[in-house]
Amino acid sequence: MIKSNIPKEFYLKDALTLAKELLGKILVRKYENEYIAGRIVETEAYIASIDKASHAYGGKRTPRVAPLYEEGGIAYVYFIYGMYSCMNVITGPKDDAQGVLIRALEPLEGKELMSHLRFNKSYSDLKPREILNLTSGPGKLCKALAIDKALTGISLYSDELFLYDDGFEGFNIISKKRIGIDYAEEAIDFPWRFYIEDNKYISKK
DNA sequence: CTACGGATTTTCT
DNA sequence: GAAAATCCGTAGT
Repeated sequence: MIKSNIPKEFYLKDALTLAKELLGKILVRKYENEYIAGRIVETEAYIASIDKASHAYGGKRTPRVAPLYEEGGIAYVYFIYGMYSCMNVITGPKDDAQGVLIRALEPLEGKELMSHLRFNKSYSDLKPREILNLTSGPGKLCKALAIDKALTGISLYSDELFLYDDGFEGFNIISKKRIGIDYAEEAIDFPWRFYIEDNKYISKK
C-alpha cells in the first residue's frame, strides 16, 4: 500500500512552475487492484488568464472544464478527437484556471497491464517500437493507465490516482513550443512545453 | 527516417 | 454543424 508523499502546497503554485517541477515525479494508477506507474518526462502548462490555448480561456465555464477552476491537487481529464483522453494536473488557487498537461511517461511498474490496455497483448510480445509507444504521448499514456473522463475531478490524494516523489533529479529540462494548438494565435509561440533532455519516451523533440 | 491524411465522437455553438 | 491540448498506418525518400 503506497500513497502520495507530495505536500498539498506543491499544487498551489502556478502552472509554469509546476510543469517543470512535475518532471521526474511518478504518476501512480491503481486499477483492478494492481499498480501502474510511470515517471513524468514531458509536460505542458496552460494558464487560462493569458493563454488562448487553454480550454478555459476568456473565463469559459462549461461542465467539461469545471475541474480547471478548482484548487490545485486534482486531475482534469477530457475526451478529444473522438478517441483519446488526456490528463491535466490542476494547479493554483480556486477560480484561477491553470493546469499542466501530462504529455509523456517512462514506464516503471505494471508494464504487463499497460501492454494489455494499449495493445491487447503481453509485454513480452511487444516490438521495440511498441515499447517506446506505450506512454509517449498524452492520449497513449491515458490508455496505458486506464485514465478516462470518468476520473475527471478526482483528488490526487485518492487511492486510484496520485503522484509520488522518489527523489529523482539531476536531469536537464528543455523548453519548446506546445503541440497541437494551431488555433491559439500568439499563444502558439509560448515556450510552455517542457521535457527531460534525451529521454526516450518524450512524444516529440 | 519523415510526411500526410483519415479515424471517430464528445462538446459546445 | 464544426472543431478538437491525438494517434496510426501508409507511402515516399
